[in-house]
Amino acid sequence: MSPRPDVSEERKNQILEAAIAVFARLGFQQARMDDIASQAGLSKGALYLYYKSKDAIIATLFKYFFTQEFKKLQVIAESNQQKSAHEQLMTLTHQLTEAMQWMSRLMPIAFEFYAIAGREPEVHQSLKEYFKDYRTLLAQLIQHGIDNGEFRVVNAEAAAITLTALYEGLALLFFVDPQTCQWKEQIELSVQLLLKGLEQHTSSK
Amino acid sequence: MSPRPDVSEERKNQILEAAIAVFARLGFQQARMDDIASQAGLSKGALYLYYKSKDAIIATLFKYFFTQEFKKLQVIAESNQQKSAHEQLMTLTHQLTEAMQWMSRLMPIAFEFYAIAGREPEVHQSLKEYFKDYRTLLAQLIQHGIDNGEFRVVNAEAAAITLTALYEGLALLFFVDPQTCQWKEQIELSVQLLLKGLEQHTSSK
Amino acid sequence: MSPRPDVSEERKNQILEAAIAVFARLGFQQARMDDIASQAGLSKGALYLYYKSKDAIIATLFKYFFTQEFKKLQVIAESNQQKSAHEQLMTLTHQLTEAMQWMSRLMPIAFEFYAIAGREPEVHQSLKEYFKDYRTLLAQLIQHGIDNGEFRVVNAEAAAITLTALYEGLALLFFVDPQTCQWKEQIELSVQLLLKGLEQHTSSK
Amino acid sequence: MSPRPDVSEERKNQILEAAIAVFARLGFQQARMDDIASQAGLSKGALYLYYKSKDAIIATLFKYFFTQEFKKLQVIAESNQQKSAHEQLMTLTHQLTEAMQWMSRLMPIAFEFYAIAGREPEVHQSLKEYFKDYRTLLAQLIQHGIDNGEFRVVNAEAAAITLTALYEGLALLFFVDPQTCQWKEQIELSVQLLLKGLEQHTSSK
DNA sequence: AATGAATGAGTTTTCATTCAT
DNA sequence: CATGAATGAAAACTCATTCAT
Repeated sequence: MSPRPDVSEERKNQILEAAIAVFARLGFQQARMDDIASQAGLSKGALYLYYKSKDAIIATLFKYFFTQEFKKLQVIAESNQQKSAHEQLMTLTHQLTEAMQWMSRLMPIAFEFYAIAGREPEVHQSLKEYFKDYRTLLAQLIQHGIDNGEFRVVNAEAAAITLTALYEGLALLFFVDPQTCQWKEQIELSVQLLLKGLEQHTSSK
Repeated sequence: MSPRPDVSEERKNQILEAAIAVFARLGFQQARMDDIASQAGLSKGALYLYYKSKDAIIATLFKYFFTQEFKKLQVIAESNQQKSAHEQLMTLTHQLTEAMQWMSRLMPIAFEFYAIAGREPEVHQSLKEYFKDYRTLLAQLIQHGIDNGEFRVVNAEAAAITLTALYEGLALLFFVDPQTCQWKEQIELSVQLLLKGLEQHTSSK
Repeated sequence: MSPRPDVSEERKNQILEAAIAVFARLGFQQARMDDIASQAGLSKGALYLYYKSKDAIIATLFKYFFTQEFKKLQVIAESNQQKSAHEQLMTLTHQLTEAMQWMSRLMPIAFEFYAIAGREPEVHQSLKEYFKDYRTLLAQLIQHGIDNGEFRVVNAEAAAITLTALYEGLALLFFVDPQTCQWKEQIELSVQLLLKGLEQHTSSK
Repeated sequence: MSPRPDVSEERKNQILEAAIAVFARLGFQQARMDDIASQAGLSKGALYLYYKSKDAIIATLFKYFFTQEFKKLQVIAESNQQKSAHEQLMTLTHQLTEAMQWMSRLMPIAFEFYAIAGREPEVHQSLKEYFKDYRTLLAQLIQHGIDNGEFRVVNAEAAAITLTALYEGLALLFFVDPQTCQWKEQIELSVQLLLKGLEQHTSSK
């Protein structure tokens, strides 16, 4: 019942959004606290009221980043449980494709996190968990496909790893060269190629 | 047999090797010239005799990095031209797997380059070309498989993109979590899954 | 009456004054930013809040230096317009003599600027303009003397150059050896000698 | 009877000449030992065989510089002892004018020495002596003119100071702006103006 | 005597962080 | 809460000097 609603959460997000914009543009080290402050429309001092340090911003950003990412995936997966595995996976693929343009802006940040993972155990651990969740979710979908006879009997976990890798790799290639081809079609084609490898071919002539 | 052989080339490599070690450990920005110097067993001043700046070291490293990488690939590809497309691609895959442990040490560097590509047009351009060469080489192998009936008639270029993405994605996943599974088997399995999607299934029953 | 008055102008002057003191004592290159900072009673970082670089301080100092110098001259000249040319020039001379002790502290800085003028076109240009203004002002006084019959009909511009040179040369000699003679008398004598050369000698007995 | 004549003196001069060229172009601090070495066509190490340090080169240059300068003056003065004082002084003036173009290249060095004089007692002392010698020589000529009735009875020393100052000032003005006028004529005119102030005007009508 | 590779102390500049207002 | 002036530690880079050859 505070007369002033907590502005703290709002400010924290405001700063985080600013940080994303600045980090994507300049990278973690190159970005100065001044840049983030002015992007957020706040003073430099204000940043320190909400975050202990630049590293704290990066750490928070990291959590926000990969948590958000995975939640989106989860939502998509859960909202399509009645469809066939093939359909579910293709829907997932479509949705990721839709998000790709937007994500590519954030990819430099993701790459920096990957790079940091090599030297920061905490970041490393979190990334591991992120990919594990990702993998588990896909493995469930694939296992569903195996169970209902859509797919051959393969190691669902291994197939999920394959699909995760394909998604990540395609995102990288898209980031590096958005003009090289029609990515919407390319991604769909790539995933279908993989699914073809997964599927039964009893009637494949 | 000159009294003082030119040490310039030697020193440049010595410094580059040191830089690789230090950059992989600390990242580009965190690494100080002093770190590279002491890793190279030289003084800071000596570094500047051979490289104009820290950025010059990074730039040279970049060229060295991706050029070397692609050359290795090319050598492998060329030394197996008599085999079937499937065999050639699997051999390639094996070789990459072998190199993976060693490469993973360099992956933080690669990720930093990817991140930088988002803001440095030159780096961006070079990466584009690197992936293009990669893609072209794989496309040739795949086209070869299509031509001799091993593979279905698909867009070789698109399939090559898929395979490139798979390689890159698997490398990322391996880097983040080398313990998650038997990567040697996993990678082979992933690629075979993809090849299965490519192959003819006339008698697959 | 704002709670925080703008200290920017104040700081800039504070730094400039400190720089003058330090530069006069140590020279431009020998003076470290630390020296200027501690002379100004500020931290090194604070210097960079108000001046982009050491060179920027020097550049500002340069403008300040020669602009101030000329303004003083101008004020003196304008405040004596009713007197005879001889009197005006002698008044000017007196005033410069008064300022000499103070100026000699700054002469090392002036000399460095002269030295720099040989390699920095901008400094060169500004010095040219400074001397031109100086010369023009003196030429007007001299022309006035010619017009009212005090002086012989000579090229006023050339005479002004001569007087400027005499002033500058005397300042140099005073700087190098303040003890060599009674400079107050010497300067007056020198200028009178020159004026004697300018004056009519119709009744010179 | 050494088979190899002492190359030491030659080398020292070689280095000094190179130093003059480089210092004139870049200034004392900006000039690097490498610059002097390559200008001299020697290795950097060789410089240290002949001069203990950069400062030693500057110190030697200083002596060389002002000694040479004064010797020239002396030679000119001595070779004209039969002429009238006016003629002698004008001849001196002509000769200095002839040397001016060449000297202006060295003026940045002179100015740096003047600047240094403010903080280096040794340099200060030497400059004092240089100007004293200069003044004494001119005073003798002027005294000669007074004695033979060419000049009015003035303080010869003071007049010499005036003339020295005029020379120095004109050199400065010429250095800063060689285009401003016909310096050959200007200098002659300036000195004549001064001499006019010195001369008897009994019959000036 | 001569070389030039190597050194490392010293300097400018940057910027995360603090704190008086 | 908010500000932004001030700090000072840290890092890139320079260059006079040394010394093994």
